[in-house]
Amino acid sequence: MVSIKDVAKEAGVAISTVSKVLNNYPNVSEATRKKVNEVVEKLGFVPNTVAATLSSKRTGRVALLIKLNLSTQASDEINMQYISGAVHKAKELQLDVITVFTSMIEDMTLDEVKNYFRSQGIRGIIIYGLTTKDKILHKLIDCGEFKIVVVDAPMVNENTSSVGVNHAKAQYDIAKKTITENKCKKILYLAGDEDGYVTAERLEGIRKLADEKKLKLTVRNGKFSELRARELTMRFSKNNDCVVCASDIMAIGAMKALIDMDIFRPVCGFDGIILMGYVGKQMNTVKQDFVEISGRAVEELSRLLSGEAGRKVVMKHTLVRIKYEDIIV
Amino acid sequence: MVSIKDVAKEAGVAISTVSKVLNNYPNVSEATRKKVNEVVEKLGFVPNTVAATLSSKRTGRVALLIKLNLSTQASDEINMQYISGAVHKAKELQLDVITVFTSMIEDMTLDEVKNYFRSQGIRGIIIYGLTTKDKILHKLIDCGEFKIVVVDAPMVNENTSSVGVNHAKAQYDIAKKTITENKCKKILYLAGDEDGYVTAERLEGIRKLADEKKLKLTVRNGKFSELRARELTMRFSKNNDCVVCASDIMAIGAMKALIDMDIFRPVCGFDGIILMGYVGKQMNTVKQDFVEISGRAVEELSRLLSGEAGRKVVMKHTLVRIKYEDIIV
DNA sequence: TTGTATGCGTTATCAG
DNA sequence: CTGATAACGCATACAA
Repeated sequence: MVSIKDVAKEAGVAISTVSKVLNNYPNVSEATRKKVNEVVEKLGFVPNTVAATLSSKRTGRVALLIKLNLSTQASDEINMQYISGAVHKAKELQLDVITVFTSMIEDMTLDEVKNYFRSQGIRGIIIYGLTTKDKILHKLIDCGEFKIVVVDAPMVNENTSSVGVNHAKAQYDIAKKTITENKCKKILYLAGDEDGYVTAERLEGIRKLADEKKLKLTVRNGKFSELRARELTMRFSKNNDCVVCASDIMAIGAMKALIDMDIFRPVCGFDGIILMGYVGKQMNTVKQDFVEISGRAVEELSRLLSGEAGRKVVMKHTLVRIKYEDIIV
Repeated sequence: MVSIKDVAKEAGVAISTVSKVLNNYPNVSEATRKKVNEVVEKLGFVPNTVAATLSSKRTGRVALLIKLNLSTQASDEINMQYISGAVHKAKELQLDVITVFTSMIEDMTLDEVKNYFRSQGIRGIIIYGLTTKDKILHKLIDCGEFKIVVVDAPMVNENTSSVGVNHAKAQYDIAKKTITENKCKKILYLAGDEDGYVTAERLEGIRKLADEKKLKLTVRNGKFSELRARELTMRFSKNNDCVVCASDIMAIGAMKALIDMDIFRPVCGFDGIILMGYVGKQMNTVKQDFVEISGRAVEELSRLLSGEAGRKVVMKHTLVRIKYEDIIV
């Protein structure tokens, strides 16, 4: 294995000098910098992240904390994009990432969780899909020992950033598009689980729209469940002329229910997953670029790791219409 | 951070003794072993895997090498289960895992790939979905520097194990079930991409069945593509009374084509993904437990890492029938 | 059976 | 601007 020592010897400089070049330290002459880089290239040297992590306080590892919903694979699609986006960006930024599932820490105490992350050399964590019920995770955020980025939750402080789209606006936009296209007046809104932070935000969006357009709004808690969306649609869609859902998975449940009931109502969802194309009817939905969101979360974590303060990062969303022809490959 | 040093001090023994207890070395008296374990418990000590990896030659890290098909999310579901199964088992076995996508190494030379893995402290790799076209990966397997487990490919040598179901038998079983239930005589078989190792194995299974039952067998290369399966079904299903597909995603394409053509043919797939439930018609398929397969791959890698020789591990499959009611939650 | 000492490949702190 | 050298936390050969 070619190490920093080999590079130093070959370039005729000290190990520490090589390290400085590698880490873009300021106090290095252009000449030596150039020479070292040449040798690095020539020897095909790649810094050992394990050693770097052990030695440095900055160069920590990063954990992706992912929630697994075994039964629904809508989340698989999203999680896969989260992981992919993060891993690729991490490679670009020379960060070392490990994937952790909430199920692995769910019956640990705060101290155990901390010890676990410490033992893995973790200094930064990206939390996807935090809910108000995740007590331990909230404590983890508050304890201040780790730099944390929460995706789709509003936490922001010195060590914590939040990344996500503007859910209120996105919900407003997609619903407005849908009701305008179909001239709807009475909306059945299937909200997400009340523990989720995005639920309230999206609700705010639909409420604003209903207010502005003087629409009749019926809100029901669909809990992000396809089955529940199906049941609620069967019960309440007759008296409404449109079903707005806080997630694609609920939109699918609603649409399949409508098909079974043999009545038509425009349905719109939220997320932009490919599964939408398999339902047989086109639907409007909000498309989030999960790969980009996750990549941005890694960048943000990198910022935090280098000492900067937490902040809120808003990502953009787009409105799309998904049908089978679009997704088949 | 509580380190091995703290444990040693508290227990009144040397660091090396603690290390020996931790790694289950034989030459430690029961008394000190007990005392050390008590202190470990009391202090909530968790060994630092980063330091262990750096120090030891045995305790390497493990990489999951995953192929990403951006456009089809059937693979998302499978990959997610692969990752989840591996990560959970790795935690159990105290192995350190990182996730790597083939896209991250696709334009690297063999040396670059090796350096990359070396720099990450990787000593073992699990390769999912290897094809005959992956030249660099084959060289990586042959070079002998890393312990490797291939999932669904027949490579076996001193440093390499293979893990997967018996694809020939599974294909045979599911097709037999389907033709028996429907009294079919003429099979349209949509095979997978010819680069995939499983393609030939599954083909062998269906050929054997056709021979045994004196069936007319039409084989077409569906390339694991939903769109291609759709086209082939449109063209060839009229003259056959059954469509057997080498993957669920092709089965979905075939079934949707049949629905659009408004004719009925029994269709069976291979994999057991949830997406099957969204097509509107029930289908037979082979269910693979990807979580378990991946977990087993990690166990196998752990064996290799501890010096044992490679071998072939055959996992079991089941035959299932998937419909919407089963998958909605 | 236990302890001591050295090294793994970096980063970081000081002198020079 | 550059170079010794001490950490980082653990494993292990060797000495006791």
